Amino acid sequence: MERLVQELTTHLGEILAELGLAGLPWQRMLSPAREVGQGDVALPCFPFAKITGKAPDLIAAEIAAALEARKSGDGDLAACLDSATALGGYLNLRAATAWMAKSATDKQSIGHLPSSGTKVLIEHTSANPNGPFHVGRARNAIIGDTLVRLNRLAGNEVRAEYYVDDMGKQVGILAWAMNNLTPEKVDEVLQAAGRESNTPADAPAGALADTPADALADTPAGNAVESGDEPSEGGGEANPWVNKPDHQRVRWYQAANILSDEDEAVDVEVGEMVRLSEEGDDEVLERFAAAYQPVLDGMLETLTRLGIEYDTFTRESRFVSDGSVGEVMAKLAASPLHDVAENGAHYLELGGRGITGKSTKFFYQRGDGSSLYATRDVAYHQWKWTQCDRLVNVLGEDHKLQSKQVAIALGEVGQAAPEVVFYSFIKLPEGKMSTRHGRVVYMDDLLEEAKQQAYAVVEKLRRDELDESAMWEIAEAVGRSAVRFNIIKVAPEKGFTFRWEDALAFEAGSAPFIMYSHARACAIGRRLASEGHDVEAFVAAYSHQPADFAAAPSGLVELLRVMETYDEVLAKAVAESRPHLYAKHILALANAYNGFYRDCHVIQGGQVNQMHLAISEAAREMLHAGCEGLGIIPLDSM
RNA sequence: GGGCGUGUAGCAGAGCGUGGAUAAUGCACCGGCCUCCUAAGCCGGGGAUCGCGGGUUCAAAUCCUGCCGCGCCCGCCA
Repeated sequence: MERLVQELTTHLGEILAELGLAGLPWQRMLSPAREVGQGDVALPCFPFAKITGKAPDLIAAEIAAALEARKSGDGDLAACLDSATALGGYLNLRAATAWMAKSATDKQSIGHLPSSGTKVLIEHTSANPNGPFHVGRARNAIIGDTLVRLNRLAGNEVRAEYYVDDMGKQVGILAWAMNNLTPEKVDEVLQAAGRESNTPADAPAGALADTPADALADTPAGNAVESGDEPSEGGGEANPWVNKPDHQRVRWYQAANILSDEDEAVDVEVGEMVRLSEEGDDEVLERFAAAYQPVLDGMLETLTRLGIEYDTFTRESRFVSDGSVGEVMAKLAASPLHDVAENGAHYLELGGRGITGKSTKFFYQRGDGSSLYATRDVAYHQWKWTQCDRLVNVLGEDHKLQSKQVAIALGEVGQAAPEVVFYSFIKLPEGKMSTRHGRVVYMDDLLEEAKQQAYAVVEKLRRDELDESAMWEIAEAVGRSAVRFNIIKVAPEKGFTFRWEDALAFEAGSAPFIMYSHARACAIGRRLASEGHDVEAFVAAYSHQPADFAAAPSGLVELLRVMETYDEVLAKAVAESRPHLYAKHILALANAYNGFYRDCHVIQGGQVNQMHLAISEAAREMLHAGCEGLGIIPLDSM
């Protein structure tokens, strides 16, 4: 309701001054009205009581009366302000329905803000390429991708970036496994560790070379998974993803981890490779790349199914190779915080910079002169700043300290810190998800299960009207949309436990609810078209008549209210990187549309109500944009 | 030991930064609505000591303070 406040600013300022209340920060005191029956914006008048010596309710009444009086002499005010009333010490201001309707139907690009010219770089996901994408990692990707989408809606020039950790221990272990283990050995190790109950025999040596994972091709009814079950138990049962490289290679990774726990020699070998990679050894880095690239490709395939894509991939090793890590270390050595440990390792002493705990030292260079992950991160950030105006990272809560240290180090080399969105982990009832321990719910399984359950619903509802492929298409769209929405709707800092039941919720408060409202809006257009009407022409011909809104039903008023505040919510969600605010608002929009649909029929007795149609179409566009912003697929029919 | 986060109906969860009126919403529960643009919908109902104790204020879920529970972190790992 920022537009309303803007319209009222001058008037309210003058009226308050007349009452002896000049210069007070009343704009900041405005709040949304308690309930729709009372208005849209409220001004609590309690603080004024002390100053004027009058009762709050009396002051509110005086302001209300003054505003009402001004309406007769000011057409603009009369147009936007439906009423100003006093109640219980509050001044309640209600926007005029016709005024909101005009704004809703006049807009050029509904759901999008004008281009800002701001370049935003959002780094998200950046998961180690050591195994299939699981639900725990998904929160990062879904938050990140939603921010990317919202920034685009908000008119920013966005770049989505995936930082590929191509030189650490994780990928080192994978590479070691690929070079030293046979398929038989992997089976043997995993079985011995009780990780797999029987021999999967799913990955013959040849298959590893370069499997064109086509396992994701649409799988019709056949492999339905029973609801309530946990389809992924880490192996054993017939695994539908046997041909997907990330699912194949994670077994090598897991086996190597078990071996390295048992045998120190393995650890030493891996350590040596990791050391060489950190020195920028091309041969080792190539070996690493050969090991992880198929895994990364498999992960990206899963992400694509979720509607998540990246503009650029940047490899960590790049910053070692191009010398920028060396430069960072040299600059940090000049920092007043710099010091050297006994064995020649370099660090910054951050005790005076708000870092507390067992250690306040931030090591950025080992005794042997090599760099650490965080050092490379500093170089990476330095480079990222050359690419954008605004820098956003999405990181797990376990990176908080690290991120703070990097921010301080960046300051020492004269760079600004990035904005970071931290999120809590998605846990399983039995504990934190871990690829290494095979304690995970794979996204591939979740998406498949979501599709199956969505199919069951569509099949029940519409088997008479739709053919198989249409129903499967809807099921796929509903499945991925629901999975995304159920994760994004929760504030990032809240930790939550993964439950199949919640992840697959399809009712009100979920993505299908939003999709359904959109589909209903589309159905109206289809109906009109089938009766020979030209919807666009109708909308274009619509002419706004304030009098038409004199007796607007609540469903219409409520829809217009939600539409009125869309832009401010989008702007806020983007400015503060809080995507769940937007998700909640789109939910409210869908809900409001359903109320409008109930109260305002577009087709009445064979006649088209142009006003209703114009508003319905505007809402449809906004719902469409909302889906776009949330990565929900806006089906025309479901 | 220290730091950060979190605790809101049976469950999930918004609101907390910028203190305001009867604490959203969904699931589950109870009751109603398909001769009318898609009932994955709509309408109505019951259910909350906002973790616990102090404090500030005309006013506290919101701010301060002390406890308690849960999570994450405090590597010359990534």
